[in-house]
Amino acid sequence: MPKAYNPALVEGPIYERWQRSGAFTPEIEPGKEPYSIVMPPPNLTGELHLGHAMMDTVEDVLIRWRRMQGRPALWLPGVDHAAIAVHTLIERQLAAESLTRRDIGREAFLERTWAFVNRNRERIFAQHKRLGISADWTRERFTMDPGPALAVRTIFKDLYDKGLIYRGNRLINWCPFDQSALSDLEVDHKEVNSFLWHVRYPLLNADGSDRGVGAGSGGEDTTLGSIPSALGAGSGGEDTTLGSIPSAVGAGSGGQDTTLGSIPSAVGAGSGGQDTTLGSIDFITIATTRPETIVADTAIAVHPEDPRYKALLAAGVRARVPVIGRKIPIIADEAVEPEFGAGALKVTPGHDPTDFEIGERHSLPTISAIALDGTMNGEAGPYAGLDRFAARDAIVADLKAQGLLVKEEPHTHSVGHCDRCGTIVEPLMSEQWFVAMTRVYGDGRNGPRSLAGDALKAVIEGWAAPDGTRKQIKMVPERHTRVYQNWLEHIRDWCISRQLWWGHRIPVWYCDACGRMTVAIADPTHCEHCGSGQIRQDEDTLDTWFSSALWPFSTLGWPEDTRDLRYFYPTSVMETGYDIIFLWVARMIMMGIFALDQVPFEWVYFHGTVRDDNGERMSKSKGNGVDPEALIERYGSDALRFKLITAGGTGNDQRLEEPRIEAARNFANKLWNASRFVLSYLEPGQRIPAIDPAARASLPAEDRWILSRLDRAVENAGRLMERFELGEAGREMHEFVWDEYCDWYLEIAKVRLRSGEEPSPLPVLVHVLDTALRLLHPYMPYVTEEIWSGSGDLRSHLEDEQRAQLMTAPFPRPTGAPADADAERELSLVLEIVRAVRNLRRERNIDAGRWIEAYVASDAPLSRHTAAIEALARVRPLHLIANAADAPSDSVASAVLEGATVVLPLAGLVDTGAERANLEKQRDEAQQQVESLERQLGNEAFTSRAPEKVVAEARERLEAARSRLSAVEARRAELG
RNA sequence: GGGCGGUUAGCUCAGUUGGUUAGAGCGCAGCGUUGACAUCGCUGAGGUCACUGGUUCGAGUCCAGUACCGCCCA
Repeated sequence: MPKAYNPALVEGPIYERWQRSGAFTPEIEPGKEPYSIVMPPPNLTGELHLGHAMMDTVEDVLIRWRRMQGRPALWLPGVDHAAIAVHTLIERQLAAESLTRRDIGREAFLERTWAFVNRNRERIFAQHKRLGISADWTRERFTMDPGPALAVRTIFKDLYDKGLIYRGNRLINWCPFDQSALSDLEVDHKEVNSFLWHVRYPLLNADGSDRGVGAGSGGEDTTLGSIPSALGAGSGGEDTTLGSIPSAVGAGSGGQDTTLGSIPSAVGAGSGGQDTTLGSIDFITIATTRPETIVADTAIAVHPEDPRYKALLAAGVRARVPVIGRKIPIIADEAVEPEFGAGALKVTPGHDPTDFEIGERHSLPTISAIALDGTMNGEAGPYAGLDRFAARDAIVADLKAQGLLVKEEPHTHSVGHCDRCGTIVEPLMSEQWFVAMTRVYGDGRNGPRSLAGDALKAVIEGWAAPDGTRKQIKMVPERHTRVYQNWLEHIRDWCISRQLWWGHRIPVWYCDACGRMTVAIADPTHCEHCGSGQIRQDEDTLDTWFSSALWPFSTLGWPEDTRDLRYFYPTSVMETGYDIIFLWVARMIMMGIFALDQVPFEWVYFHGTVRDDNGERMSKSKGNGVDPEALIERYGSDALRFKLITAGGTGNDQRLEEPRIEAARNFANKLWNASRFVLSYLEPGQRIPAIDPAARASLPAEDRWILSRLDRAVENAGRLMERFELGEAGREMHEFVWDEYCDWYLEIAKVRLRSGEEPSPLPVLVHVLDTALRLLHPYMPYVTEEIWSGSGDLRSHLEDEQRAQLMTAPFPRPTGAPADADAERELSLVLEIVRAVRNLRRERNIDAGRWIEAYVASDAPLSRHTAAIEALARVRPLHLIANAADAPSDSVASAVLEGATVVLPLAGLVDTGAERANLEKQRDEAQQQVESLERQLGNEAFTSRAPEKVVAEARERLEAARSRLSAVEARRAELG
């Protein structure tokens, strides 16, 4: 074996071997409980990133672990067709050739797309394979394959037939760049610095004429023209005069001229007589962040309890929309926040979701003034044809010119952006397809059903399957269940149609003869209503997430009743990032229950995000992404995997931290070298007998100690893994291998190996190494496999081990043996003694390499460990004595431990003063310890209320501390 | 506005049923290279576990509040 582990040399060949062995493909064994994970399908267009690396690692750890435990373990990989991403990519290619998709037509467009897809499908997984992932490539699926496509059509029709998919003209999120509708979840809300424009809407008399000064004649221009003078603002636009109006309105102190002066008294009155005071209000002021939508206003809303507007409401006056002149009502709605702006809200049902709801409540007309390409349409009157943002500027300018702009106030607010392309999303009315989330559609064993209600039930109380079993989906970390619940309780219908060509085409046909729809799984040839052959398929495709929602079962063959489906569904774990809990996880739960009446998985494990070293999310646009393949080249796959798993808490975000990947690489090398050492003692062909559990009691203490520690490590790691505490389990393994096996056991074993004494430690060395390799294999598959069945070939020395590779060798199981308390106590004293000597050498500046004489006084059985203590502490001769008083006290350095006193004679090297100070320090420590324990045990409340075990432990500790204290005092007394 | 987190060593983070003197990796200081490993060994320094109050025999851990930071949803 080479002196250092070189991942670059071994990873490729080992992966090849694994794959050739067929062990990635599970056998269906009806008697055994299967374990299955369906991989979140990577996006076709994407490159491998650290999120994938994290996903691959966690899932591979779980799968390898369960496979080694003997479960038929299926990890099913696949690729996502990423409709919008691929679609726009192809469109960009076309644009480079000065073409559009319309130029070449749907068929040619799809041909190009498929060519791209077929080129990319393999590339993406070639990258993932570098992480060593043991997925079943024979079952690889693509969301656009015939199987998953059939699943899409089948469930679409079923949902439609049950009334859960419907078509409607509703307000949706529109991306003007992608030219498609989006669901709510594909809209990113980002804070944007903009303005809040306060705009005056003239109020109207009952006859429709403006109430404002000069309003009588009716014409907009003259009315508007007269306002500035009425305000007294003169030429002023945005100046202080304007800025002061709102406060003037509330304050009631006199204004400059009669018109303005009369407003406060009216509005501020509130409780006053409505009609008479109303007589002098001429405007109502609203605040808006989107002036371009003014042209589509159909009402003004105020809060019903707002005293400022009660009079207005009672009078039933209407207002006139600036710049366009439409007459609109003033309505009362609870949704208005009186504190925001002046407390009046312009209502634009055609371009704002909240306003849309208000509009529905009040039966307001809905006006669409913005076209699909983001420009203003005919409804916008003079602004028609302008881009929506140009129209905003134009309208603001006109308002200003007309004196209707009260103020322009800097304002930060949340604006929806397309999560794919970043374009500002436009809410607008459009005819689209939706999935009804809360509609009740009959009932069954689990009560009245709805998609969202069932998905909630499965997580909160569990879902009863037809076979009578009840499964509750559990999320890790558990906090996500609350997030999930919160979302489902406020869910809205899901817009699933997209105006794209790439994707699953909506299986609906419209009849030109009778105008009705045919929804079918197989392409129909005629209308199911009138029989006409004049039918056209819907042009649109489905949201990519619609097919993703079926992934846990469409990949297993549904709607066919396949062996895979029967055996592997429900799957065991869904492992993914918490950022797609709604987008994907919730929808899989809905669709899984809908299609199969069973939950799609029992566990959901959410991994955290890998951030850069500054804690920022990595992204293409920020350019701070790190290529996992580069990291693998530098440190090896195992190192990256081990770091990703062990660096943080379960499901928490973590930073990249290269030094930590380096540390993980060093760990792989440590394991490699420990193995190299052990293997160097084995002759070719030598078989090492397994450790006979019955004979363990007769082994030397250090053997029993390391076996006891190993038992504990196996037990702890296993228990932690069962609870998805993969990081903690990995850290446990790391500690055992490095700190206990390498640092101590191996060093003690060396002494025995060199002396050739019997029994040889080799069986234990080999057994512990073998067990450690098995434990670590799911975390570090390459280096462990290479040691076990590759160039190290530990396997050939293991009695009864016929397996070809570690990958399919059994995972260690707890022996069930209780901790070997005697061996642990004995060894921990040996270790303490060695540490004490090393410590004293350092304190007294004695060369680490120099052999010195030592006395150890103890009544513990240490004689067996003389050679080990000598070698590890570099002391010789070592005098084991019963009584510390028999050790020299002049010119010595000593340490008093619990259970032993260590004395190093340092003839002439040390002054008594230093030793005195040293002992006094130790005495103070011991004194403190004793006092603290005495205090605790002196507390009657503690001894009577704490568990017996805790009290007993405290007593033992007190006794040990007392004896140490008296030993220190004795040493101190001898010094004088 | 609603919800969910975080605040522990110089840095990045662990610490799941409340129970020894709170840990790791990196960094820092010092010593060490004759056979597993310098991708290493040994020793050490370094923390009033954000703050306030409460529950408890006992709180980093449970509860309430405060401050600051972050994320998600609207």
